[in-house]
Amino acid sequence: MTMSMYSTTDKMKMSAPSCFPGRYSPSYRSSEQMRRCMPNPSGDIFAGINDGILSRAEALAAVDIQKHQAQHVHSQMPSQIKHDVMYHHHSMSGPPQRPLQMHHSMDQLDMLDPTGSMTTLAPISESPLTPTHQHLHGSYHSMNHMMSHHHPGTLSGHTGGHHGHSAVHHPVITAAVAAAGLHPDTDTDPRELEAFAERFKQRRIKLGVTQADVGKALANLKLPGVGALSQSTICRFESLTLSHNNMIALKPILQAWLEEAEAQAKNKRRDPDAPSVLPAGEKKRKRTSIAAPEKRSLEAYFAVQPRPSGEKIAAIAEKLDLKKNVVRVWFCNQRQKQKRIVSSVTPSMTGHGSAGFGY
DNA sequence: ATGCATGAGGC
DNA sequence: CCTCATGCATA
Repeated sequence: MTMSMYSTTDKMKMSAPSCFPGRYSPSYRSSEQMRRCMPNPSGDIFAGINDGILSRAEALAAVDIQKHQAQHVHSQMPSQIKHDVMYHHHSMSGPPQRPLQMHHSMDQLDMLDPTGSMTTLAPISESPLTPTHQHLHGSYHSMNHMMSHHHPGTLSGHTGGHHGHSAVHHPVITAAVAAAGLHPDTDTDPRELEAFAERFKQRRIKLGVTQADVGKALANLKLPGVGALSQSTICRFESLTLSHNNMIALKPILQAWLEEAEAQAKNKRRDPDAPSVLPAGEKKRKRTSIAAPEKRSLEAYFAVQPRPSGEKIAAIAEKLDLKKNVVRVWFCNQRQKQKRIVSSVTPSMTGHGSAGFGY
């Protein structure tokens, strides 16, 4: 319990093991700064009461912050203190832009191709390795809301400026958008994404291909800027545990693969598989494990202030006896989690059906 | 399936 | 130091 031995955390990662410096599409992010720059009328009330709240939060965490906690201690519960941007469970919406705009110079050298053959979209189960991983970084930009103040440097006018808040597919808005000449683009429709993810998984399974296989096969598609993806990503795509933008960016790629794979399957073309060359010998990364009690505390802190300052993070880290970096990353991941397409709003719709997404 | 981590890109 | 897309390691 409570052992967080980590190893690579320090910084001994010098030669990016899993990414190619070359191909990277610009990430058009839009403005996270808006959140931070939010003119909090209350300034930084946390600065003052933070300690008290945090302590209390932690105290509560020790007891049971999972539920009825708000009334327990009669204190100022986070429930209503969320002056800060607080997460827009559904306030953000589909930025009506296109997902992939990564046109690089395909410096394709060869990108492996273990099987030696061409598009290996056929079921090639196994082959636990990491041949060539690269990223494709589609286009992402957080679509915030409000503030006419958009970022300067990041170009890509997709941010649309205002409008963006949920509802690209809202009946009325959809009509308005259409009239405006813009199209809701079926690809950005949450329902469509959900439906596709479901279809994708089903057909993938029918083809007898694993998530890992799909990821690796993507590299064989040789689409510009598209390389292999991990099992994790494929899994997350299928389960919708990705951000809306990420889903949109990945959809066309996976769709392309699916079509190719089915086409090949149709031809019954089964070619003598090939030996999977295991590069082998890579260094292992050790994963820190945050114990339950510490995790509970972190959650309590997070409920009060999802974006603690560096100093606060340091304080929390010390209090919980965790590395500062571990705590920082935990918060980052936690924030990212809330933005996942599925895990927000209602857990009942995470499955499929009709949808009512809420992001 | 998911927790913790890395790194590019950006202020 | 953040956000985001992604991945390794692991439960």
